[in-house]
Amino acid sequence: MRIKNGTPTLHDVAFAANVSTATVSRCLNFPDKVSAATRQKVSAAISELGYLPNFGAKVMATNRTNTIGAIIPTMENAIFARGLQAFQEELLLHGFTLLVASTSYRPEIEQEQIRALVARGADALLLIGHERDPEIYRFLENQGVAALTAWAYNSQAERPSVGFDNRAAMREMAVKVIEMGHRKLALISAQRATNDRAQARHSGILDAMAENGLDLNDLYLLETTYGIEEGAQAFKQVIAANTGATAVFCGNDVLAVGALRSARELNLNVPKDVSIIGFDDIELAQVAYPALTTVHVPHREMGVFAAKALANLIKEGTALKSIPLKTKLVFRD
Amino acid sequence: MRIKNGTPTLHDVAFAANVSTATVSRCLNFPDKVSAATRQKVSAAISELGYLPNFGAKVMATNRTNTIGAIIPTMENAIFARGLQAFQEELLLHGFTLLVASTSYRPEIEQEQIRALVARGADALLLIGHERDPEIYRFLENQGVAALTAWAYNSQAERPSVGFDNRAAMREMAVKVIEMGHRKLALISAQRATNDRAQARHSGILDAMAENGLDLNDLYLLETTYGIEEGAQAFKQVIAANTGATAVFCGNDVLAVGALRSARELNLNVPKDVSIIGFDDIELAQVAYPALTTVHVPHREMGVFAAKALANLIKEGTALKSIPLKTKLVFRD
DNA sequence: TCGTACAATGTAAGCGTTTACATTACTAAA
DNA sequence: TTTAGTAATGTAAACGCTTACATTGTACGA
Repeated sequence: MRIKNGTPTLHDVAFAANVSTATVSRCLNFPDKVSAATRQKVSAAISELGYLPNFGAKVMATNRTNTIGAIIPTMENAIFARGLQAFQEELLLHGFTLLVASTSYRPEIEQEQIRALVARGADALLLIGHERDPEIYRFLENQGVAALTAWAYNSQAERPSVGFDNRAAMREMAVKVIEMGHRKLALISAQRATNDRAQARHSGILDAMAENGLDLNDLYLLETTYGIEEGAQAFKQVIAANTGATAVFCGNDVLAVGALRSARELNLNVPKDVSIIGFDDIELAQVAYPALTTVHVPHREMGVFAAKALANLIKEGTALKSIPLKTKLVFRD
Repeated sequence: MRIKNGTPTLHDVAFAANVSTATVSRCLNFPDKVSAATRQKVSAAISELGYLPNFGAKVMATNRTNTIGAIIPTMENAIFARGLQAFQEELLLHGFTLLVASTSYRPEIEQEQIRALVARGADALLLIGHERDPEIYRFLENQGVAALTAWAYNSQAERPSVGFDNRAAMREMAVKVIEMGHRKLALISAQRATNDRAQARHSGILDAMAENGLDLNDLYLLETTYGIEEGAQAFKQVIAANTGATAVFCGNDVLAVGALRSARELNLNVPKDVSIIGFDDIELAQVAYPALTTVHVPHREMGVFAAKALANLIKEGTALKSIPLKTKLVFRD
C-alpha cells in the first residue's frame, strides 16, 4: 500500500527489512554491531530497492564528506600530474575522493580555490609550497580544515609538509656543476615572488657558488612563467645577454626542454657549448634529446605519503608531521 | 547573552542581523529578492561572524553538490591531463568543482569509480570513451546522474559525446602514410578489448589499407599497455618480428616516444629506415627527437566543451548533445 | 527460578539549509 | 483616504541521515 516515487531512503529500506532506521544505518556503518540475521535481511532489502545512501544527508549528519581537496598550480604539465595521480590512488585505498583545483601559479586564485574547496566540504587540503597569506591559514584553522603542504620541505617551516628541500637539492646539483668547471652560470627561474620553491632553488645555487668562492654576480638570473615556449624564449635571452654562462639552470624540466630546443635552433651543442640543467625529472626529461640532466623528485612518494598522512589525520586523528624525502641527481647527456 | 561555540550558522547570522533565516538565505542565493538595506545588514553580520554556509545542509536541502566528476584512465601522462585542466578551468567559471578519479584503463575499476563518485554526490559525470557495461548506464539513469563521454565521437553512438572520430582520424593519417609509399605497416596498440578508442584507431588503419588495395595482413598488430617503456619493448618486438614494416603506428604518443627511443637504441634512423607515427600530439611529441608525426587532438576544446555542456545541463536543463571536433595531422621529422 | 550483564534493536532528536506559503509593509491609483 | 497590488519578510516544514539513550532479548551463573 506504500507509494514509492523518488529514490529509496533509509526509511524504505528499514520498512522493507522490517527493522528500524537505526539498525539499517548500523548495518551500513558498523556491520559487526548487528546480528548476522538482520544484516542479511537488510542487505537483501538494500539490493532489492537499489538503495544508495543520500550523500547530503550523510554529510550533514556526520559533518564529513570523505573528500580531500588538492590545489595545484596546474595538472597540464607533468610536474604535478604524477604526484597527484599517486595521491588519488592512495586516497582511494582509504576511502576518500579527490577534489581538484588549479591555480595557474596565481596566489589570488589559490586563495579563492582554497575557500571554494572548503565550502565544498573538503575534509582536508593538499597544497603546494609553504608561502601564502597568513590570513588564509587562519581561515583554514577557523574552519577546522587541515592543510598539508607538498613539493616543499624545510626544517624551519612551522607547518607540516611532505616533500624535499628545494634549496638543498639545487645546491647539491650546483656544486656538481661547479665542480665540472663551470664558472659563469645562468638560471631561468619561475617568478620567485610568488613561488617559494623557485626562491629556494635560486638560493640553492647561490649557496653552492658561495661555498666555492664564486662571485654571486656570475649568476645571470631570468624570471619567466612556466612553459616550453617560455623556456625557449628565455634561453635565447640568456644567450643574447652574452654573459658567457656555460651552464644554464632551469627552474624545472619544462623550461629546460624549451631551452634545449632553442639551443638546437641556435646551433649550440649541448652539452659541449652549453650545459642545460632541469629540475623534477618528468618524462620529458628522459625523452628530450639530448636527455636532460636534472634533479629527480620523488613525485609518487610525495603523493602517497601525503594521502596517507591526511587519511590518518581524518580517520584516526593522527597529527600531521613533516616528512622529508630525498631527491637524486640524474646526470644524462 | 548568547553563547556561541561552534561555527556560526544561518541562525546566528539571522539573529545578528535581526532578520529571519529565510531572508539570510535569500540574501545569499537571490540577492535581488531582498532590499538593499537588509542585504547590507546581512552582509555585515556574515562577515563579522565569518559565516560560511554548511555544505552538507545545503546539499541536503537542494539535492545538488555543484560538483562534477571526471573519471579518466590516468592523469599521469599528458594525454588526459591537458583536457582535464581545461575542463576544470571551465567548470570553475560556471561555479562547479571537479572531482577526479582514475581507472588505470581497468573497466572494473571504472565501474567502482562511477559508483563512488555518484555516491559522493557528483551532479554529473565525464567519462572517457563509449564502451561500458550497459548495467552501469542503467545505474546512472536510475540515479539521475547525467554522463557525458569525451575523447570519442561516433555518429552512431546513442549517447552524447564530445570528441573526435578516432577511426576517421587514424584513417586519414594512414592514407597519407600509404601515399608516401609505405606498404608494410605495424601498429602498437592499447588493449582493444577494453578500449574503444584503440579499437577505432585500428579500424581506421584497416580502412585506409582496404581503400588502397593493401592486403590487410600487411598490418602487423601488437597490443600492449600504455607507457614509454611498453612502447619501447613493443617496438623491439615489431622489429624482431621482421615483417618488413616501414611505418609503425602507435596508439598514442607515449608509446611512440618509447618506440622512438628503441629505434635509437637499435641504430635505426627515423624516418629513413622506419617511420614512427603517434597519436594525440601531447608535449612529448614535439619535444621528442626526432619530433613526432602525430594526430593532433583538440584536448583543450574537448575539456571546455564538455564542461560547458554539463554546466548548462545542470543549471538550465539543456539536454546534452554530441559535439564532433576535428583532429589535425601534424607532420614532423 | 531469578538476576545480572551484555548484545541487539528501537525511538527520536538533532544536523543547517531551502522554500512554499503566510503575513506584513509599501506604493500608487481612485 | 481607501484599496488593490506588489515587494519584502517571516514561519515552519521538509530534506535523509546518525547517534545518544532507552528498551527489549538472551545467556549464564547462582
